Amino acid sequence: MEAIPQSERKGRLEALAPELIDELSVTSGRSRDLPALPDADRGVVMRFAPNPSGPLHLGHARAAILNDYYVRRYGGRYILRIEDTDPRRVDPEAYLSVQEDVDWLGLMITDIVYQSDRLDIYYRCCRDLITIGAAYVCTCDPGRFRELRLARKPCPCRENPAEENLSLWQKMLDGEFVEGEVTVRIKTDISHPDPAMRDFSLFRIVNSPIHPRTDATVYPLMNFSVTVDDHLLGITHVIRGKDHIANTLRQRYLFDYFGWVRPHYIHYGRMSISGVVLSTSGMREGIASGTYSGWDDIRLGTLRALARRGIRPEAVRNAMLDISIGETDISFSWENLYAHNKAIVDPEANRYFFVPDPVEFMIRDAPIHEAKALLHPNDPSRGYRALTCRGSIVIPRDELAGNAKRSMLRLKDLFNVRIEETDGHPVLVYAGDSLEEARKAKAPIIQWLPAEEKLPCVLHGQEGDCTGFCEPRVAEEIGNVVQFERIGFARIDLHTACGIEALFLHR
RNA sequence: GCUGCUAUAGUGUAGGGGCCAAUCAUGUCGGCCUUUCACGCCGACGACUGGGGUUCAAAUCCCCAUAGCAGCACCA
Repeated sequence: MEAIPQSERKGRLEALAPELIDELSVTSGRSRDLPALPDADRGVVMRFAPNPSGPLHLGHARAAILNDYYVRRYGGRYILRIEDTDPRRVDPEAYLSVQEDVDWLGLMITDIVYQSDRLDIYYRCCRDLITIGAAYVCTCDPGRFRELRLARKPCPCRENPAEENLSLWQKMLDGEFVEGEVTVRIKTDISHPDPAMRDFSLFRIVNSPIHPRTDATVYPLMNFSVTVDDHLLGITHVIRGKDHIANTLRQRYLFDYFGWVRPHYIHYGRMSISGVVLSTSGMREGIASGTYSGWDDIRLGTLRALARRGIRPEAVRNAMLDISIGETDISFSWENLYAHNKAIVDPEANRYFFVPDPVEFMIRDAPIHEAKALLHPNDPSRGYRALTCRGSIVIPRDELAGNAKRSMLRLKDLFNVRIEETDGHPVLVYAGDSLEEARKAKAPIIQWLPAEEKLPCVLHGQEGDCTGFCEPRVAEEIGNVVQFERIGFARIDLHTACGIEALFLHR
């Protein structure tokens, strides 16, 4: 199947099984293939490797979904690797929240690995490296080393014999050094044009805080643990952001020293995301100070915040696949995400009236009338909401405020009202049931609620809140996404003594 | 500053010498449908960063410029 180009598949399928064509377009949602991966035809082993410092956000989702896509496409294993080798950047609660977010995204994870379980493996590999003279224990002051590196000069420790390095390394493991005193460095090329490549660190000591999963004090730096694990876990392809390009180059030294075969690497470009807070530390501070209500505050870019607003994981997936793995820097488009989400949510969401900034009117000469508004216009079988008008209604204030020209309104699924003026105040007068007349008069068709049949409702948006009333039956939709007619989609979050709390999703 | 990566419509993307006066999606605008400014349908709008070069032929290859981004941690 994979050997057949996407462009030819539909044609071939048409010849073989025409009845499946419809299914093809329904299930795919999007049709374009991502670029093929080299050496992938016999399956792949890939990984998603977050640092457990907080819940996952949109930035993580890209890496997670891109890798997931290829594992599904080629078959193989998908390893969730928890990179918790920096005690300072480990939030104990994040082990759980990362798992929850991975589940929400629906990743096809086959294995889970915690790097904090593998410290002994890293220690052994480091010992090997020191033994062959590829790494040394450096006792220089970090500032001093930086100067030397910039001057392309080796530090004195570089010349120490392997035996001495091995005993220093053992002393590190025995706890005879404290944080900052020593580091293990790899021997690269001390005059490499990129200073970032010159004898970078492999291990360091961290005395505090205590790691939630281990009592170790010697920790590998990312480039070391990543290299060892990528090899030992048999990773075939690595897809990650281009902020890792330098790391890929650094890891190459390690692969070469160990004599290991490198995986294939793809570095996608930077993705800027506007409108939400993304940095884990920024979010944590905001939550601590009370600026944000929690990790799922609607102003944050965490997956749980998106979920709370009513974004579906499939929409996130489709948006990320649209973006693909290009090396160009891009800006994430909420519009495109919303379009994907709307495609999923629109057929499902029941319709309701929400009247923001309401004003109450007694309609003169109004007959008592029950409106039957469909729960979904494209699916009458779901039934309708019955709203009885006994004369008093609420409508949005700006339906009367702005356009003085309007002389008639159509209350949706009810009847027409004429706008008259008495003593400078608008008055609504019953003007018949004819939809035709309303159309002829170009009367806007607006949402409304019976004055005695309404629930207080706050619609929380990212830019601020909007208060008003909604239909009582919205209380049955807790947790669901509904469409407030003429306003947009919203997820019904809570029903409290004060009324409904709804979260605006998108138009 | 040094090292490296990238550059197609508002946004995302396809195209990797002739099939490109450039694909698809989204968006915007107009129309149709419709008792929502939703959905659906039809149509329109809108881009190859600039300059050199190679070539019969360049969005596509090369060089320079410009711009953006990344890395230069005992973080990941």
